[in-house]
Amino acid sequence: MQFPLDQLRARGFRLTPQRLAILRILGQADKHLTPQEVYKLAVREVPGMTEATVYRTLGFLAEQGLALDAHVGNGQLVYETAVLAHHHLVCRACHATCVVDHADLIGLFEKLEHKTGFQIDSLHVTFFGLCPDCQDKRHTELADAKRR
Amino acid sequence: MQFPLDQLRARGFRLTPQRLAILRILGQADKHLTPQEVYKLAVREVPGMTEATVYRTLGFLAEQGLALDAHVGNGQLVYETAVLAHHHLVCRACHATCVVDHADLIGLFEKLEHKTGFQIDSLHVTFFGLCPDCQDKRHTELADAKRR
DNA sequence: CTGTCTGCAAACACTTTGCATGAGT
DNA sequence: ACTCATGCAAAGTGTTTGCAGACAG
Repeated sequence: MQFPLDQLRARGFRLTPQRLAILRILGQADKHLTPQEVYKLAVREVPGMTEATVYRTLGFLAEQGLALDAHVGNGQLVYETAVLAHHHLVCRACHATCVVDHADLIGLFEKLEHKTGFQIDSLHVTFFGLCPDCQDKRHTELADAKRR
Repeated sequence: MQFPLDQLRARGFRLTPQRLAILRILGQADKHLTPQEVYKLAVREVPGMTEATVYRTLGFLAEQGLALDAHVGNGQLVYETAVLAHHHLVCRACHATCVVDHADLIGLFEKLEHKTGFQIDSLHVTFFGLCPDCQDKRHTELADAKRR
């Protein structure tokens, strides 16, 4: 298999400094980045680059399969090149987060892939719930309310 | 256990027509609704209601545990009252979606709850991947590119 | 050269905020 | 009455678009 970059060129797309910079940034990042984070890093490498270009490029790369996007708790899209997969469990009340090992999901993914034929590549799934602290808090609040 | 509405009153919150309308709308909906969808339905019941109120009310209800929010593919928040849980598998390329039964996730949820102490209430998790069609399409595209 | 890509600036959709009025308890 | 909640309007955030010029192939 040849470099993905050559695939791009072969399909008639262009390898511009902006695209290369963003691709490099995503590759060097050890975590997923928001479009704004990418922008801040990218202008340093390619002065004059604009947010619009970052958005267009991220969308383009995702479309071409050279980057993956994921949703995290706050509703923003984040991007990454295929790196270490891990997932999050975030508290609805206090937004405490907790990392979930990818290994815990592999079984599920395999089951779903088998059932649906999809090829799942969710590297960052986010689950919601109540953390232990907030479970307690909610209980005592209800007790208070009843007492009044 | 008394009606959740009484809990609200007991805590000093008010049962306004707006809140009741939104609560009823969420209860009658058979799917999760975006804030704008809620708004469109709600103005019909309470003329003069504004988007701001919808956002405030949805946030308030979620905070009080009377509504749940979830993220779906497009990055928008959607709301629902605790109803039937089901999950989605959406294709990154063509956005085809596929329903995943809640039963498939229960095992995972229990494992995570046990590990972390969180009480998970994600009623709509969204996974991403490539649907069978787009897997094929991507392969043939790559072949085309190589041929040129 | 040709057609793709970028920068610029404006528009865009969605959501949040401040403040005075209005309404539930 | 005492607050909490709403409407209004304005601003805020993150993202997308149109167009002319720039540049990779």
